[in-house]
Amino acid sequence: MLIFVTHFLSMNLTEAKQQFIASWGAFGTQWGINRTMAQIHALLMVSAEPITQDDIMEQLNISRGNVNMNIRDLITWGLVDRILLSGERKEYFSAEKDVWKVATQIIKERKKRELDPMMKLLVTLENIEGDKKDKDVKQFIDTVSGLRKFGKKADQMLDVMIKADESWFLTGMMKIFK
Amino acid sequence: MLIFVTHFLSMNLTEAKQQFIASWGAFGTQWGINRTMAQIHALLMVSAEPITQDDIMEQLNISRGNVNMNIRDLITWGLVDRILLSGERKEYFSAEKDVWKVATQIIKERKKRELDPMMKLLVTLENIEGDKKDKDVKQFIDTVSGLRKFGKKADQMLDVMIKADESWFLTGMMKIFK
DNA sequence: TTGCTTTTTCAGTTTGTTTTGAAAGTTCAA
DNA sequence: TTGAACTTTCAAAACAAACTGAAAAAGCAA
Repeated sequence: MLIFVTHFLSMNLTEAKQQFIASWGAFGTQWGINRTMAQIHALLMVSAEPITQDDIMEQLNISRGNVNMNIRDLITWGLVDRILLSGERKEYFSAEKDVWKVATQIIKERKKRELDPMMKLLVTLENIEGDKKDKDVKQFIDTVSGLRKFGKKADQMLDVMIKADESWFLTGMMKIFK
Repeated sequence: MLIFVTHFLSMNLTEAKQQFIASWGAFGTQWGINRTMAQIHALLMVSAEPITQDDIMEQLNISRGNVNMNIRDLITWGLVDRILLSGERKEYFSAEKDVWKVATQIIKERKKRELDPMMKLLVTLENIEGDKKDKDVKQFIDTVSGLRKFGKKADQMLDVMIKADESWFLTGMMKIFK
């Protein structure tokens, strides 16, 4: 069990940033996201201005190679942008900070990478040969088709979320849950 | 990138079960769930009758200790039940097979273990001391409070899902997304 | 082209997680 | 109680994921 030692007296910015980055990293690992990637993302989310690889190395105490690899991943996830400042040789990085956009981007990617392939598999598994009177065959088909139907609903729901813009979501959908 | 080799000709039950268990295990690891736990869960979901530790050991080719530990975890997640058959010394195990119940159970547990503590942290981090005119302080507070607000909405939504019974969800809520 | 700066790669190492299996513990019928 | 049947524990081993750092590659100005 992970315990975060939180100060109950008000913190200063530096302490708060550290706490946030550490916790976001730990949170990420619980969801199959590597700790460092989540930490870099957290750091960029709370940085007002774009920062360099060296800044990240220094602030998180990690190697250049590590920063480079994880930044590249974050870019393919669509969560971070490379920024070229005119007159500067170095690359700067900046994260999308609108939480709604971050969430839909993550949903979109995970759906594409994981949910879609799993749905394809479930469809093929639903069509096994075998006597549907056999209780084992029946249980298998029932479980798989239950999952497939559930997945389809979830998929539809996520598509709506991805396509919806924030204001629609907040005004239209959230009222339902008040 | 993980590729599942799916047969395009129809499979028999044994092959299909193996494919399902393997894929479910791989899927689980992407979401921070250990492969064996997900595989045991998958096996129990497609088993018509309760099975023993020895059955699981044999079918998944894993050690007794491993089965025991992961079964125990599945029980604390509320996904698997111990079954005592009268006249039998051995313990049998059986999984909830209603997909909706499985999903709400997982949501309930993850919410309790992960979302709730994270929300507490965000609330404390929102109250750092510092000049709110400072752009770094402002960005930090904006990011944290954006996350907190988003988390609160998600939390409310998940609560509704957990409390709703399946028929309500399907008939009432899903119509919205048609 | 050359030399300087910055980025990328990846083999080897470190760190973290999962699994094993044997020993200890528990249960229960006789 | 005893001991056979079964379950649980946990230290050590195996495995997997993440990280480092130095070398190679790429970019760029002169």
